[in-house]
Amino acid sequence: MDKEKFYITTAIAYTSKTPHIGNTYEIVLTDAIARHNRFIGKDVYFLTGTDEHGQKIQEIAEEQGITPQEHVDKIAGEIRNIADMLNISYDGFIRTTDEHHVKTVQKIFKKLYDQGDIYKGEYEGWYCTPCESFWTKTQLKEGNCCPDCGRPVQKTKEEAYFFKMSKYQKQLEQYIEDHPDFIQPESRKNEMLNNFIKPGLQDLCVSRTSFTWGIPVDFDPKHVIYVWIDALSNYITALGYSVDEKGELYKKYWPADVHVIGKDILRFHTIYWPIMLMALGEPLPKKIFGHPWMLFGEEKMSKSRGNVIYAQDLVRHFGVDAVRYYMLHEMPFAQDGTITYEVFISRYNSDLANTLGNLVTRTVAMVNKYFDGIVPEPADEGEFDADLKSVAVGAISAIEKKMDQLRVADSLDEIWKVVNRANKYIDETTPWILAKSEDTKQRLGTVLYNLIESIRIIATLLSSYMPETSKKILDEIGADESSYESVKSFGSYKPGSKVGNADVLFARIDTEKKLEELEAEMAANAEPEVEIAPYKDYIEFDEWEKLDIRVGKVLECEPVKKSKKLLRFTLEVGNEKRQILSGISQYHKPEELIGKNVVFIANLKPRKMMGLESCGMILSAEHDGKLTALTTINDIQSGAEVV
RNA sequence: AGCGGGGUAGAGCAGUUGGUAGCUCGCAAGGCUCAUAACCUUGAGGUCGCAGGUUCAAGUCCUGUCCCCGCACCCA
Repeated sequence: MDKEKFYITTAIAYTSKTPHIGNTYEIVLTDAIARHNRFIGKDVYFLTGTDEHGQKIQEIAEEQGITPQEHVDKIAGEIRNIADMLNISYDGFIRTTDEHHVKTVQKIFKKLYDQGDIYKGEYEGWYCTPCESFWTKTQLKEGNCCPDCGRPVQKTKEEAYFFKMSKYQKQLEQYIEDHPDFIQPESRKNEMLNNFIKPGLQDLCVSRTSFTWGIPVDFDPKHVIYVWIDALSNYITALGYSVDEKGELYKKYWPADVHVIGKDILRFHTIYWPIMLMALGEPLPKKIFGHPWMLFGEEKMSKSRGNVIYAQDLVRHFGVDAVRYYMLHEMPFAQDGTITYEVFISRYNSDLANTLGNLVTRTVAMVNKYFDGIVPEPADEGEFDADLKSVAVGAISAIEKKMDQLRVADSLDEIWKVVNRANKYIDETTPWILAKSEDTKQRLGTVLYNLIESIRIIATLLSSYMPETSKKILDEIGADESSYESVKSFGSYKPGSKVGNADVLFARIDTEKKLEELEAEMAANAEPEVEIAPYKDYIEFDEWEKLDIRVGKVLECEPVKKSKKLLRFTLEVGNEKRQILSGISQYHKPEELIGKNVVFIANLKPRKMMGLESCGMILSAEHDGKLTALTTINDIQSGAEVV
């Protein structure tokens, strides 16, 4: 009988810059799931890769004076190195610049166009020829005039391709209802259904003409295929899928069993992707898992704060498997998790050094001490043996249940139950007392055999999560059996094997010392040179004169209800009052602004936000996530012009 | 009344179909010495956000209410 297949993917990583530890979490999580399924006998294909197109990459490359291709080659290389460093067992690594991918995406686009799912339309906008600018309808002045120069605008000349999402809406809704496990975790399902699908899907713009670093539409080359069709298709093009020829891997592995992705791109994977597949007439993936994020303490990671944690640094300090362990064990299933050095070291010391490492060391040390390093034959079962065995043997089925639900952290707990049980067993059986008399030597041998076999089971089970440690332990105890079958029963370890020297597996870390070291390193890595936003192009004096900038006195200021960012201001401007909304509530408390002078653009076209009208724009200075509103040095009559 | 999730020991979290409230770390006491000052046992510590209700019985169901978070509209 053929092995059951299992196709699992991560999202492809965007190659704009080197990923930090949060970005790395996803691939480690996926790796554990992939390895586990391989372990239990499935035929696994694990795909990861890089997303290498887009405007942002084009811009970054330009800034650095290199070609986009050179840039993505470099970053893709880094990403792959990180994956390799972390022992990621991927079977395929796709890059969206791969030739097969590019060609296939073009064919997919063409096919969808030919069958009418993609149509050429107009980007919702109006074009002002003299100004060479696009405007959306809401930006226009009365009578469809350019807000810049006041001249009439033409309905858009910017053409674009659109995907008819609405056509598949009902079908998608039905699919999601019929497959309650399709979107994980559950809460996300409702989010998608209620926020997007049920209110009605908008047609999706799937091409751009504003940049060139992307896959061209082959029958209309000034258009570049915009991110979703390009990026999402990777899951099938990597398997050799094409429109006319599906390929062996594709036939074997599609549909995907799990797409593991960040919660932020759930929408694209649960709506656009299934619809694309429906349009192509291909089956839908079985499960989409939107994992939570890994945050650094309370703070956002930022280069200038010097608190970015990179996987490489963690690995250098703590080792690959400690990093894998932390990510796999400390992240909650559906809520964002955090990583701090304090917690990391604490988990390292208690779980890895004390509980697991020490169990191996002390057991091996006893085999050396009492049996010259040769694991003895077990004899008759004694007290406590049955319980130890049942815990050890029972672990695998518990783990399989948890892993089926993608509960990786819980699976590790199941392994640690065995570790704890084994530690307790030593206390119960007191080998050091048994060693004192020749009469109890046989019992001693049995006890040590049971411990070694328990450790063998533990190490075998660990292989999906901490492959390097798993192998080290198996070597240390001289085990040659580490199969799935062998952990279902007790006794696969062959007596007579030689154990190692009881080397320390995870050396305890001196918390204070290590923290000092890490802090010093972080301080050294903080970038001292200040990076400011690039300057814009020169403008003419008369362009400057078009701006009407004024001083206003804040009479009232309050948060806009339900809004995360907006503050509603009432300004005194001469004898008038004016309402302006400004998205700065993250940075300023309303009460600290009342009575202050602020500077605002008075002739910016009014616009409604969150149901309120905003007549102008309050000026603020912003740098690196910090922001402060502008004010005047001395008091001055409100309404005063800024010149 | 936008949609959804959550508020449980000092911290981080579990709590399935309602029936004595659990886990890990931390803390305290004891045990042990094979081991990485590790390991084992026991203990202290919780009005399960708040207020009502259903029930013989509610963390678990219902209503109201207060916070926190995610998503959406939203930084002009």
